[in-house]
Amino acid sequence: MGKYNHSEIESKWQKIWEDNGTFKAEINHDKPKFYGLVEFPYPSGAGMHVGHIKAYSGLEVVSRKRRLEGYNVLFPIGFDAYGLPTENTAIKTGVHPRIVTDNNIKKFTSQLKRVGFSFDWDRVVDTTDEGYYKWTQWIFLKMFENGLVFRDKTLVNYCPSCKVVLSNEDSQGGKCDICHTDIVQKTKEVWYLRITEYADKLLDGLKEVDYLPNIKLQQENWIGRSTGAFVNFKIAEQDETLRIYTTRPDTLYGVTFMVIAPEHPIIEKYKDSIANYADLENYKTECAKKSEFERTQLVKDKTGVKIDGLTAINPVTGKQIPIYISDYVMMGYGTGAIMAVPAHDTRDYDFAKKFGIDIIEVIKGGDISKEAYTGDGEMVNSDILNGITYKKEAIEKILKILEEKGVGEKGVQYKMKDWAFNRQRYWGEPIPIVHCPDCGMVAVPYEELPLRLPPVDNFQPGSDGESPLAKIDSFVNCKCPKCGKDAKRETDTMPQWAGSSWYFLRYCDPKNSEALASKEALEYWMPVDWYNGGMEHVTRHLIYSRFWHKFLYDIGEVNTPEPYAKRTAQGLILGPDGVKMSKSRGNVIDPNDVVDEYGADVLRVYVLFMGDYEQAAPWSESSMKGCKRFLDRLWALQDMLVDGDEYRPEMMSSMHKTIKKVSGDIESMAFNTAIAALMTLINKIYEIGSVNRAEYKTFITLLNPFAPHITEEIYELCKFGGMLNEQKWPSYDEKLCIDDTIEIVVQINGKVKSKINIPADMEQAEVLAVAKADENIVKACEGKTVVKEIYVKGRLVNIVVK
RNA sequence: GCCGGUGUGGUGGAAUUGGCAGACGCGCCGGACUCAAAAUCCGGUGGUAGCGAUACCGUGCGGGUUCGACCCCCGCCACCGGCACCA
Repeated sequence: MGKYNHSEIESKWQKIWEDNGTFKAEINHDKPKFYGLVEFPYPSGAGMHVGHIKAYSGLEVVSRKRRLEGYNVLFPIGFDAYGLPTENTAIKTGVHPRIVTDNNIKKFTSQLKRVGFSFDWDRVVDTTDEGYYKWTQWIFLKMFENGLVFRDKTLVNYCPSCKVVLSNEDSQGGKCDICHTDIVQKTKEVWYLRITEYADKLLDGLKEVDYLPNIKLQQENWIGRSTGAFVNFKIAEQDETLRIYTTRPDTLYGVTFMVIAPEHPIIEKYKDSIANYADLENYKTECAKKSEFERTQLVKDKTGVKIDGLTAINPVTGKQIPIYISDYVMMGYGTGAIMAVPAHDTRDYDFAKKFGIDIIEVIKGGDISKEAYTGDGEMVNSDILNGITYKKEAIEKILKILEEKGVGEKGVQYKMKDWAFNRQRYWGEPIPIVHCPDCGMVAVPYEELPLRLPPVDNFQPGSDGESPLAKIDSFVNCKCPKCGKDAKRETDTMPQWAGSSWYFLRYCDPKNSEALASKEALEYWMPVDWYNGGMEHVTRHLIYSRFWHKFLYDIGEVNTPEPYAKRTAQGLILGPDGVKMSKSRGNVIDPNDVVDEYGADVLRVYVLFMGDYEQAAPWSESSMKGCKRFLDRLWALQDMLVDGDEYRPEMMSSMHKTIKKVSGDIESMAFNTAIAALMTLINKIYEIGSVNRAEYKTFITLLNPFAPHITEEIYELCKFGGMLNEQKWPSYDEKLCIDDTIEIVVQINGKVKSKINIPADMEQAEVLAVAKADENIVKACEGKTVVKEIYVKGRLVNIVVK
């Protein structure tokens, strides 16, 4: 036996796989298909991270197992290459983002190939490739056509000195972070995708898919559906109603005031009848200066101003109540106005206390002189609702009354907001819209796609906060596709999340120039059977891509309502110091170094063995050496090999048990225990001192998905015939997993006192007899009476004595 | 504040979901091989007491249910993640 030389063996097999096209996926209706998807990387300049290796190794093992099980497997990879880090590198180094991206992709590709992942390299997609982003733009236009794209004016922070739009973080304290000039509020038009229209579909679709429970929960919370009621309050002084949203219409009799957002349009509308309009304006300006952070930190100290000139009328009591403006009510949720029930809402309570407003109890159970009571209880002070104790009943009853009176109805609200979709940056997909002075927003005709990102020398953002594209006259100036007059192109680009919202569809047919993918390919491969990725994408990419997919389903472009049948997530790899790996901390492990020193197989086995796949675990080089030792021991088995094409009796149950354990554990992503089972098996072989050919072949087949290079090499050296990746996944027989004799634990009062060996098929009465005859048990029972005897088949006997 | 997760030896983590707590790996201790070291192989390894068979203690803390609890129930604590004045 030669020495195990990992670098030689690994490059040898990687070349063979590449030359043979081993992992190329082709449509084949004779085989069941399996589409395994991992999140394609953002090709950063830093290169790959061991975290990438762990993220891909999970489904890599599943995919290789599926092939051995006879599936036709699609396991693709690509690059999500548009984005800010690349653009910033370009600005800093003066190298064009196209070149930066190409270099980074090259680097990532070589790193991925060195690990021996079984990706189909013929299907690589690059979101910045014009053959790809043509279809990203195409989908955008389809959405535009279907009314899911709109523009809206919103208030943004703007520095008049720097002439730049600032984020809240850049404008703390109401001053520009750079020049300390006072920030002004400026209205700017922004592109939106109407994702809220799909809120219910995104929510309902979760019932059909197999996602980890916490992933579903996070998405549900993010969408944040709440049911309640809209209620219209008449304004006493005007022919006007103020509409509010509430989840607690049952507390309507406890309403003592109303609050509207500082930006609520009713103020502007009646400014001539509002005596303290100037005060309200001042308050609004103050609020606009506050950062998000301040707005959420000052929760307890409520602020606000009473509107002098507008009074509301409670629709059920007819009582007149004051209206306040306060920043604890947001314009972006509900109607931007609330009915305040201080007795039963903590925020309203704080506000009422501060402003000396009446607090009326309508639900018994708390002490409203001390705090708001938000629990359930008997209704009081509520006219016809009095005496009701079930919230649901009270809500139904009041809703009926509101509907009869025509002053309110059932309603639904979502926390999720529409998707602000444009960025003032260069390195992204150009938004294919033309602004025509006569026709307004006009779509670029489909046949003109892709709308190419023009090559530029200067991709620095403009000083006025405009996209660098705005400076390129040849790009900006165009003819209106509708009327032919002079028009201007939109110069903003799409956000990073656009390209990744449909890449899994492109993998099905990556080179198609007629469609985003052919119907045939989509019908064969979709949906993705198993998608694995990071938790950080659950409420971003995972929601966005489900939204795009559901839209494409609605317009008949794809055949499944959900893109992913199953979704799992891997845990982080922490640095050796137990903290998240980061460049600044200097605890990053480079996979290249590990491959050089230990080999790809060791790296692959280790990232899956280091702990629970879904949990974060710290890197440990010495622990990785254990995996190296394991593979060395496997290699050394070649010297212990004996003939035999059936498992030997002494190995029989171990073999079958291990096949069962490894097969099941891979399916539940319990890779660590699957590897542990193989380690246990090798320990057993060392104990016996030999392994026969049948046993060895099964062993390397089970390990093949984890350590494909060394197992292929052993397979070849042992002349088993053909290649390992073409063999069948081993099967097991449940009956043979059981040993002839089994060890039973004998307990007295739940404490282990002895162990007995019995034939596996022994009857209960006999087992109990044997157990009671055991000398330790006889001794322990002396002078006591047996109260109860319990036998758990194949496990234990418990004798209860007094 | 709300939602979710985690808590087990010196250490990373197991435990077929109510049935031998600590699989497997690391580390450590001892032995073999070696002039020696490394590598490898064999054995040991939760704590306390005991030469020992063995006994007692032990899964963040305090209760409970059960013949039996890391697992289920009630009440706490700590750490991690997400959302956060969402009406």
